[in-house]
Amino acid sequence: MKFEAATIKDIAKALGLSTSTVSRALRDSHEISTETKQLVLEYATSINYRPNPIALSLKEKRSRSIGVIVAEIANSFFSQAINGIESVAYDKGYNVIISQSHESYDKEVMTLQYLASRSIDGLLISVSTATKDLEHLKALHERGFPIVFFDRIVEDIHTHKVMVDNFRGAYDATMHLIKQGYTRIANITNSENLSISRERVAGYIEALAQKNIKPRKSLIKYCFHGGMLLNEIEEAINQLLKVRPRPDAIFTASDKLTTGCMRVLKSKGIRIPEDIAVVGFSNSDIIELLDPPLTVVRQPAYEMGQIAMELLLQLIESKRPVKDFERRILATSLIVQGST
Amino acid sequence: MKFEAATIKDIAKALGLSTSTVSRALRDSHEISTETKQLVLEYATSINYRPNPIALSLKEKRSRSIGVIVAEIANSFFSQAINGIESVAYDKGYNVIISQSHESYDKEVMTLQYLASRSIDGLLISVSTATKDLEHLKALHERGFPIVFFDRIVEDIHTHKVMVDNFRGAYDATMHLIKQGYTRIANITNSENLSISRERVAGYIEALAQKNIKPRKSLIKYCFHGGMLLNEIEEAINQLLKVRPRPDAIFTASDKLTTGCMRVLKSKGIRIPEDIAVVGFSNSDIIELLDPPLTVVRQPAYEMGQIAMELLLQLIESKRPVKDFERRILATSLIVQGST
DNA sequence: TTTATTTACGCAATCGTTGCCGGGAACGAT
DNA sequence: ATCGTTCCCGGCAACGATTGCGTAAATAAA
Repeated sequence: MKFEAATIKDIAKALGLSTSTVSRALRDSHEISTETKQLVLEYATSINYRPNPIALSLKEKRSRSIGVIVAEIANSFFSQAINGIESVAYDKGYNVIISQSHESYDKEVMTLQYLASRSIDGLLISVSTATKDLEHLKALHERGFPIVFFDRIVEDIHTHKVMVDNFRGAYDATMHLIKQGYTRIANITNSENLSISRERVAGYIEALAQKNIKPRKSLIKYCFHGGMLLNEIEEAINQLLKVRPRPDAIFTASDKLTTGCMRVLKSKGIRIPEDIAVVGFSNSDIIELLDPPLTVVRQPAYEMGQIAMELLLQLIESKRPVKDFERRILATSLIVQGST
Repeated sequence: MKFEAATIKDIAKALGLSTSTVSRALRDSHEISTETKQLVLEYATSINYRPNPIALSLKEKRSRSIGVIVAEIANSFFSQAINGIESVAYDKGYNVIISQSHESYDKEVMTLQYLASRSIDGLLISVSTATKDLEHLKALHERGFPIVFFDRIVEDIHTHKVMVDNFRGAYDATMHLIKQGYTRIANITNSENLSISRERVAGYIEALAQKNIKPRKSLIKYCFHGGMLLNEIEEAINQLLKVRPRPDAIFTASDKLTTGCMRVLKSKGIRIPEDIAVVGFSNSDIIELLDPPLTVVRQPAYEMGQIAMELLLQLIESKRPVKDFERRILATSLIVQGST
């Protein structure tokens, strides 16, 4: 089953003109007489002619589409960020191709190869928790391929980056817990590969330090798969529950970890916040419907997406290689509810 | 800033061969000697040659990418369906371009035009609640463009369709409420434009009828924007609360309406299920974390996506126009929890 | 030795579009 | 009458890859 669209040749043949004349008429060139222009334009609209973008891409060496790689779209933070990306992209006539790494390094590499094989003009990526080796990204970047990182950035690669103040977000969350009277505060975070994990841990430690609470290694749990596997979180919590004195609060450093943590605590019959308080990074829009309503650190995901897309367009449309790279840092907001 | 990839010409020039020889060598043609093949293959891998998909698309008149239009990706049902779509598409070497209608008819039409002109090989669509006029889809369909509908299908257009047994899902949910002792059961559903709305209302009415409960028009509320506007839901609930005797349960017929309804009830201080029970369609993966844990009708979203994609591939890859169209109907499952 | 066949490759067209060059016709200026 | 312009338009090449056809050289068959 095929679908044949009208081409410039069809118009030329029907009107007894050459393709170049038709092309110029459609682009309103001054070299074409008003009558011919009108003739061509009328016929074109009558057969609903649309230029073939593939032919244009081949000629102009750009596809007007960009690739986005995130961990998964079934995640409030990422789907909101994608909305921001899309809003800018469509404004500028760009197409967005979304791919998911599902927090797998192999999948990230494969999907990147696929995207980069030439059909996209640039890439927006938030790397997977499992990503430690950066060769797949470095290789592309060194060949001049436009890349912008958002949220889970890569420090080693020199390009535009958009993120939140992770240190501050974690600091605020932890400080909030301390001020509520909690002192034995655990931290469940993503893989140590991610700079955002390290920054969030640093913010957590700084808050403790300021209140003269000694951070304990046994209270910091890294999840290599970012909570894609629920038993990873369960294992972390089991270990935390064995620590004496038992932690009285948990700070979770991502959307997936936050809900995963709640799920595990609930299945164990541990009450929030009576037994253990919870505060976490989350962009879910139904946190106030949870039991209990969750105190969360929220990221401006939509704005991050918009900014990342704008920066990528700067790279793509710049005539000369860009040397000055931006590092945009947005603020998080702490939304206090019943879980603390 | 540009990014130049190696072409078949570069290989030909470097090796002193013609482009046709290189092309054939890469495709392992029998017309090329073993030595030449090896030479070409080695050099190609050494410079990391990848065929330009755009040039291929132009020649083969197909882009190996398909379009998906859903209301919004920040919705559990749709993001799960997209995962299913992707899993099949990826397997078959197809690219997926996702667009959102945000439940707006105009946006749906625009994005459809855009996709169609971007030379996609086929379309998967779950129409917006606001879609009543179908000309944009009919026009494409009549020109032989492959389209498969999923979830929110369109009865008037004759092609493959994938959906759940909406009647049964609604019937089960309503019957569950009745068996729990509720008798004044309201129904909040999507726009009447959608066949799934009508089917779900019919299932709701049938359950009532079987238990000799007379359905009341005042208890059925249609939301034209599908709950994209919270005040649409609020207005519906306000009206329901004025009905005497006051309804003691609400059956909500979509993900967005379900969480929206809970949000409104909560803001009004109405307790669930003591004041009003709630059961709704939802594919959220955190329903058991809600307050109260929600009784829901769940759709096999991932499978729906997979099947829809498979059917679309059938259409795309069929040599002759397809006449026999399938109508796949999957089962829903009722997950009973504390909200009823 | 001559003819037929195979081997191994190049040429050119093709997909849809645009840019560059060239050229005929009409016109005014000399 | 000749030259120079301007106006309008057509032809050709190119983007990257594939493919039918042609063909020179090598080999086999006569």
